[in-house]
Amino acid sequence: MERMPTARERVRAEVTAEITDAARRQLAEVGAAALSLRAVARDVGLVSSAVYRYFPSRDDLLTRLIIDGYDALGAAAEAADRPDDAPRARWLAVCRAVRSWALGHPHEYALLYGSPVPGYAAPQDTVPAAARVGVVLGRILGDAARSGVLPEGAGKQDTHVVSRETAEVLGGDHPALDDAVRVRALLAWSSVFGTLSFELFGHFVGSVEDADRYFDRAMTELASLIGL
Amino acid sequence: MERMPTARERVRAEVTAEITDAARRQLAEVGAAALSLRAVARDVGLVSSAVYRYFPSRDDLLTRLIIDGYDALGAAAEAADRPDDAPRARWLAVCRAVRSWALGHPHEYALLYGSPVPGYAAPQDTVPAAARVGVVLGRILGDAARSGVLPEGAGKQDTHVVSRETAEVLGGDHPALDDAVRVRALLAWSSVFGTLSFELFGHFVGSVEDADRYFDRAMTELASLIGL
DNA sequence: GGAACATCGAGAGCGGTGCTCTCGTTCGGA
DNA sequence: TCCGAACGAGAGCACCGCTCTCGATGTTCC
Repeated sequence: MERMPTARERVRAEVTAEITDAARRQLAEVGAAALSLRAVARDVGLVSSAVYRYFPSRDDLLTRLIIDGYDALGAAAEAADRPDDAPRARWLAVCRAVRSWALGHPHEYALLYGSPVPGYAAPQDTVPAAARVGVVLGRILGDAARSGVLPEGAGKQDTHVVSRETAEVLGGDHPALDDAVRVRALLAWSSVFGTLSFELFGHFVGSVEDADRYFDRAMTELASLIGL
Repeated sequence: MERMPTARERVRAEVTAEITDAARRQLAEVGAAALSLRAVARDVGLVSSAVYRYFPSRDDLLTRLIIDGYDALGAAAEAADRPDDAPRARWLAVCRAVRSWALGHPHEYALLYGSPVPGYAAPQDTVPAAARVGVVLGRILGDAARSGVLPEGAGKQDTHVVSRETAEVLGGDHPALDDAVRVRALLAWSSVFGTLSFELFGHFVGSVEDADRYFDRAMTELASLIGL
């Protein structure tokens, strides 16, 4: 039973999209901290109180932008992955795509990976979108293991620190994928964003001369670290 | 010619300290985004406009807190370094100290290493304070090189991407310290904070079971990466 | 010591913010 | 057709950063 959307529902969806579009525009211009719900309302020709019919608070609007940002970044990472290439080439390509997106959307990147704006606990609905980049990197690792590129694990089984679900994402079960490799993969994952955050937030100013080249070399080191 | 500070200068210094103390307290409680100059003023028993006699704007007050934060973190790192220990032990000890400070001052950490709050360009006066942690890590690397722990460089000299000044901080000139090592050191440096940011900002939720153990193992991997 | 000057705190005020409430209007299902 | 839900506008509240003016107080020079 496909119910036809009523005219009211349709226009509601349209207005919601207009609001998020305007918010995204303002986010790109002035950043999340200075994003004003009233300015967004003015932008779409509404009075501020009317926006509350669509988003219960400014933070909910921001949450919407966070999810959209994770999705856009995840899509960029997925599009950059060439499953037929060698693992190391795939890794580097995905890292470059992530960086390219981050450089093109600095304020959005800061919203995703900078200080959390709402009172710490990240809303639960952001989780699936946030995981997409990690899934891409995990798939590369898993493919590398199954194609025999990864060296066999040392056998020395440490107590595990990586959760079962995340282990599943990081290539699943394979002799070459023990907990030590997973720790290195998690480390590499966070290091990609650590590198990007340092670059975007200015911590490399005065240290790194050629940001493009540095990034490539750093990501190559990370690839070696996880065995790609 | 030591000029005695006048009574006015003395009380001015006191009031300034009271303001920064109150601001630090509020920062620890509600975070930088919600830090209100008016609330700080109320806290010290002043009217809001009076605070502007001491700080020209809210951002300048925040800049003061940023510098203090970098200094506190740097001091913690310096205090944790035991120059007589083995390089790997020193590295791990400093990393742990940095993490310990970060966990104890999450909002301050977010202010330092999260999204930059003022319009992107970090004030120049924060640079020396911000460098202190890097200096400690660089000293460990340099000591390791001079004591012969580091493997000799491969000789293959890539074009350099690390600035001259930073190379100086990262142990200075030594055969074991080529540009490749410096890139790895920079990578390790940013990875420490990438790891911490992921932990503090919640990106590891659901992935890492035992945060303490994960951190130690990740930092050990980084030590291996740079040859310690 | 007293006058000229700089510094300071208080208060009022401006434009902005997030958010709430009320009040007509309009649309949709019964 | 009618009744209720959804909607936009408007007024208003408490708060924010910041500016200005105005007395009071400390400092310095004659």
